Amino acid sequence: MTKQLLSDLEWRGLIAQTTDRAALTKDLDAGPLSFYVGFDPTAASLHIGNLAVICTMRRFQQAGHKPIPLVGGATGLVGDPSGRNEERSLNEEALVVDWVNRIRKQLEHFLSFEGGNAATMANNLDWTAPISALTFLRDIGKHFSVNQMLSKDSVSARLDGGGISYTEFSYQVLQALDYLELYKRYGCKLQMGGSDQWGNIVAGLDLIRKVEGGSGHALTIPLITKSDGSKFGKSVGGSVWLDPEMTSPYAFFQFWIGVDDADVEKLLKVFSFKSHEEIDTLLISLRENPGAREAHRALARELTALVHGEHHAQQSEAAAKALFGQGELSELDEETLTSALSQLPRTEIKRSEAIPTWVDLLVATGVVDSKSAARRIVKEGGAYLNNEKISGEDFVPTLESALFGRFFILRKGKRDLAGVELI
RNA sequence: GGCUGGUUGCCCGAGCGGCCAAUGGGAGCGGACUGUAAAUCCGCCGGCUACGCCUUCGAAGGUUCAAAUCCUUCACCAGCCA
Repeated sequence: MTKQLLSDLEWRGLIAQTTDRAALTKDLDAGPLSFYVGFDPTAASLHIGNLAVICTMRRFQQAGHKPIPLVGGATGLVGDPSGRNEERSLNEEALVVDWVNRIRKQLEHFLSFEGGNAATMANNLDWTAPISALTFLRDIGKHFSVNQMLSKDSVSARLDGGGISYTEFSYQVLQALDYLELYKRYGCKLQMGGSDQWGNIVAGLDLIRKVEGGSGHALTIPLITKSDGSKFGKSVGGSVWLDPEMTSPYAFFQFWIGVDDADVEKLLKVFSFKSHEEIDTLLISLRENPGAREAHRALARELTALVHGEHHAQQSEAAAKALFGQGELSELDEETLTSALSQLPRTEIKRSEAIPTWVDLLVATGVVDSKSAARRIVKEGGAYLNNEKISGEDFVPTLESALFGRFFILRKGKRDLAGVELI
């Protein structure tokens, strides 16, 4: 099983660069290998952009290797210049601590912490915080050549452009120190990351060689892009987050359903844990019967289940089926409708008060951010109440039109739904 | 430190005293066609108590009946010279 790991990754298009491939293969074949992947707390949640490397970590664990997910409690305070053309603004320490905890929890969800190849959670603040500035400069800094540091893409891009602070310039040293530390603590011999992490990872390998005379490996996965070349994982409202409070399971599910046909093959290969045969079957279906959208559905179902659990995956799918089905909304039973609505952005209004206009209701659900926008939708013929097109900017739903006497379903355009509940 | 050029709406980028909520492109949104896809075509694209009003053109002041457009100071960026 282990032996096929790299060729599987290759098939999935998940290898951007590696250090000596033969040596890596040999170490992977030799038995459980400790490897690490770092995640800096730059937001309250991980997002879909992190998911590729998370899934890859999972694949390694399933192949018998030992993951060390690392949350960058220290590096998150400093800021990685990689892939950025501007200096980051520093976040409050307390905030970063909070983010570290949240992200750690998210990561735990994807890995197993039991058994022979249990994962080990790490936080680089543990070994970075105690080091004094002098120790750092003498013991670590001495191994780094500024000339080499300057030549890294992450730094040189910034020298040509927006400039770089000493703080961010030092980032690669901190990350290198992490690799060294994990090498010493756990015999960690592989670091993986996005392709923008190559320079930082290699810095770690250099440090391990200089300090310990040891060697390790680097493996980067490509940045996942869409067929039009744009960055994958941004949707209407920005990033697609893994935190259900930030991106609802339904919205998450819908994100995958809405993916371009042209991207489905790549995405299935990168994210799905199905067998090659199953994936091939889905791709054939996509090619021969694209209207059925089987591949999309499988992708959405699998990933929603992976991230939010089976329950939410089913709920989201059921909601989508109910709300997008060709049947009448009024034919849905109350329970189905209630749970479908619970997945949507929604708002409540009091029965005792006058019912607001459709426009005001839509604004209240947060689906649009101004009344002007909502009015425009009506004017342009994209406004629906309970799947019936409405017109007139001052349209007010009647109490009688409420489904089961208590729900309105607002629709904006083809697929943007929101719920209103009368209380 | 000096000189010069720049800072415009989500992004790029015109405008250089009134006709400017500000040309054009991209993104986004709605419609048509499809399949909750893409491409294409059409329309929209600051806000509001909406034939009017309010807030926007780096920041703060000023000139003027009137400024994104002129003047002053400040901040940041780019180029050139020390």
